[in-house]
Amino acid sequence: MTRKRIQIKKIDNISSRQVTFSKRRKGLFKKAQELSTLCDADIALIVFSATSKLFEYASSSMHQVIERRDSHSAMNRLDRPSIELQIENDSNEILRKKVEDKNRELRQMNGEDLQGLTLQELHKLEEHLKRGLINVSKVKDEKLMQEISTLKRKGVELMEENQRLKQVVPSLIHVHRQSSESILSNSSNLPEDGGSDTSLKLGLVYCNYHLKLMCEWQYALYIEGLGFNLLRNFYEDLKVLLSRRTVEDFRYLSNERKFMP
Amino acid sequence: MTRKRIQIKKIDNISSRQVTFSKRRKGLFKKAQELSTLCDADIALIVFSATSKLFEYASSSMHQVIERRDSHSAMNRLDRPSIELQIENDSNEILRKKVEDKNRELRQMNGEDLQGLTLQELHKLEEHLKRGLINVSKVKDEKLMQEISTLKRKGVELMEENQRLKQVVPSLIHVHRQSSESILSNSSNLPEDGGSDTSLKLGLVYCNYHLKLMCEWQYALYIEGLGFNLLRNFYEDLKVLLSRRTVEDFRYLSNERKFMP
DNA sequence: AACTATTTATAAGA
DNA sequence: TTCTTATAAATAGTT
Repeated sequence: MTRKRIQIKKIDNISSRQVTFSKRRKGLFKKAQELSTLCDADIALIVFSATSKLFEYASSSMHQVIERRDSHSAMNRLDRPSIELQIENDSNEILRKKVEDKNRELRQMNGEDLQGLTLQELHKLEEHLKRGLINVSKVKDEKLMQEISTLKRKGVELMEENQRLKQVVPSLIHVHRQSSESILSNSSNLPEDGGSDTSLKLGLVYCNYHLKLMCEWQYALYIEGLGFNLLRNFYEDLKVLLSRRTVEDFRYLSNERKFMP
Repeated sequence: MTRKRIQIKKIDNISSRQVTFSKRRKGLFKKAQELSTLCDADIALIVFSATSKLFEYASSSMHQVIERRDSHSAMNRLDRPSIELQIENDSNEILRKKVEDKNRELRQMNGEDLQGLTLQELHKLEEHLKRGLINVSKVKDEKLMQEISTLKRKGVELMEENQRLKQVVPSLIHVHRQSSESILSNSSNLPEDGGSDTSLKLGLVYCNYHLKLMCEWQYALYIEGLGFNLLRNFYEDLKVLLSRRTVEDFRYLSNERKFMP
């Protein structure tokens, strides 16, 4: 389909036929795979080249798709398997039916494939979904609160550590000065380490200040019973902030400050 | 492959998934047919939609291609005789796993078995459920409105019939009087039948009056955009009312009136 | 195998 | 479902 339009008839030239076979086969298999993925289809594709070489693709398993096709017509009479049967009979066919049933159920919970349902069934499904949603939301929010608690605790710990560090800053500055002096007489790189340690403290103070503000804000939001959406946004911010709180990032923050005028 | 590049992953939206399935399936089958013609290949293509609808193409015959494939792998089996069997046995295992997966998914949509999930997964599940709930509610409410329309139409029809019946009441009363007179000279039970016919008319009038009121009320609710819960309650009432509107129940209603002081 | 001019397929919208 | 259209993808012929 390019450079020139071609007729769809057997390609005479053998080598170009082989090349085309190779190219188009690849394309066909790709398309089959895409269709299967995009639309949740179960696909089997068997290709024999003119030289009887076999190529095949199956989205699940070749055997399964072929079986499924075989039984597609003859399989209308299968009753709903009772519990006893389910236990004793685990034939492939029944398992496959089960998968199909579950899939339909999942689709229906997704709001698809509902045309066959009665009003009552729809109502039941709706209630089912509501219950599920409530349960999931509950667990999610519990987890959310738990994570927030953890973050708050971490914040407090960091602030405490910060306090402790602050108290040793004077002695560090002292060391720093000593090192600065020694650089004049020596080629040691200690002064630089000392310097970033100091500004690391400054970075911590800076960061902790914001963290404290955010904790307070978050707490206020929580107390006032505002919606979780707002809280969630805050939580994301807080997480980003805390995720930066590795030693490297503190150094980075410190360096930022260092290079500021 | 147009307007916009798409990700090759399951399409969320149901209807666009169906449309895409339809289009791409057509494309895939065309490509398969072209490859077969151009390169003299023997091709079989089996496609099951998500809803288990079967589509297939075979350049020669499906059976032949499958047989050919079977014998092809049988030849390879000479080298490794157990592979084919292994695959078949595994397929049971795979199916069992699939069922288990689907079951877990269903339980999780029910709000159970959530402890292993991350916050993000929970959030995704929550959104999924919300979407499902919205879809199901939509379909259910459509069905609800449809049923209400049907009921309204039936109500109108009944009222019209009632009008017609009303117009023949005078002559019926006439017949009734004639029968009443004949009972004095005869042991016929015609008078009782005539009597309940008359009060049947009265029952109809009574019933239709309420029906009309309810129809108006319901319409007002709908117009004012009030919640469906209210409408649903009304609807249940209306259904109960109409379900009684068999000839027997009219007689019952009529008799009730008869025995009232 | 790569390239690329074209043809085809198709996503989105009606 | 089918049509249209802008654009992405596939690929025929060439190197």
